[in-house]
Amino acid sequence: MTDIQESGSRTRTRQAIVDAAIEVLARNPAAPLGDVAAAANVGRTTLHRYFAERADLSAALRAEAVDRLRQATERACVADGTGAAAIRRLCQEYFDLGDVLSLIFNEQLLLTDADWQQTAGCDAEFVEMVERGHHDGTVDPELPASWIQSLIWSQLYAGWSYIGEQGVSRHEALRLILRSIEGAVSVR
Amino acid sequence: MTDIQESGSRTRTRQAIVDAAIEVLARNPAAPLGDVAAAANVGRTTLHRYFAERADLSAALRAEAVDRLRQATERACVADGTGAAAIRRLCQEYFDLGDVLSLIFNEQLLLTDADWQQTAGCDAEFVEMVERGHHDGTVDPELPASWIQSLIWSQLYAGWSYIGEQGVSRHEALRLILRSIEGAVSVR
DNA sequence: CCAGAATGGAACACTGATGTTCCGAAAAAG
DNA sequence: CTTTTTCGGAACATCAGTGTTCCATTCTGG
Repeated sequence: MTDIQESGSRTRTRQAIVDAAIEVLARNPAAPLGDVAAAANVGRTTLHRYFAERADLSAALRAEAVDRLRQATERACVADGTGAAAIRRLCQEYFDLGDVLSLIFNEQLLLTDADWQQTAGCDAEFVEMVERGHHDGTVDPELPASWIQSLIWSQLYAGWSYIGEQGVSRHEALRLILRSIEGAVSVR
Repeated sequence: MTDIQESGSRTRTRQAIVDAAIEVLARNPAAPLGDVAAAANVGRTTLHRYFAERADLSAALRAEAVDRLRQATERACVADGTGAAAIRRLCQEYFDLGDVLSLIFNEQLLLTDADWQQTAGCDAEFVEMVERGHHDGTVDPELPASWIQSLIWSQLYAGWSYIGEQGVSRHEALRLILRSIEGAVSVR
């Protein structure tokens, strides 16, 4: 928005707070702001200096999440290759979002339709990607795009939870996710 | 535990509170107890008379969830038929748990290992069911039982969310869930 | 109908999170 | 080194949820 004038110091502090917030609030959405400040190695006063109310921090988090989501979607090049291949790439990119994933999924920051459109990951591109898959025979036509969307999010979330519970490697979790999603969406 | 002596009236009131709590807390785990009391058509004082602290209500909820989970698992007869067929039946039964599903999944009441063993849905029977599927060729041997467990929970949760978001029927959501899970676990 | 059980509302104290103010210390900029 | 910016701690008021007590009312079984 307004990048007009912000000292390097302030920019770094602000980012440190946002990063810490993502980490802390992903694990406990109801965590006190004091915990966030502590995680950012910043006084609670300072946090309030940047984000007067909790809602302001949430807004910043939402913006950050939308931005990272948009970048990940771009990297996936959802317009290329078969539908199934594109879905696979998208999952790989989204997987790397890590904590941001939990934040979005937990709907702590429920993204509005307007937010989603900014990512271009849903509305236009996503639907187009799935329908391409429907036509090229790599995606089960019985499964609507919106359901596949839900599917991907829940599986990614399950994967990260699985890492925490079972102590498996990120790589192994991603392997399971991709294999499961591929099987779920492929034509039988 | 101690069913010893509880007037019919008290039993009904207690159950009404538990039912209301499941409904309210499934949607908002941090909901005030006043909301729960209101949903149960009961004074906040009365609620505290049955469950002195919030933790006491949570404990009752956990017990209720474990019980319903156990019943659903029993109905699924996970020991019968092929592995894939058993998984399908289990999903159908779990799907009907509705709000209880959200409660468990949101880990508001994180079930301990001891709780899980009571349901017999995880440890023994569940693993046995999956491994049977591994051997009879109906379940992908690449997917460990614990992952399939995660898969099922996340998909069921996604299904209920989907109903709320997209306004589809329960029946349609269950269809999508079953189709997706079947594809995800089946051998390629 | 009557006594005991069950309930609901009001009032209260307590707690933890929030948001604000103020001031001195530390850091960065010049 | 001096000025300006940035920061952190302490103190404070506020607020919402919690848990408790007390009492009047309603319900229920006998």
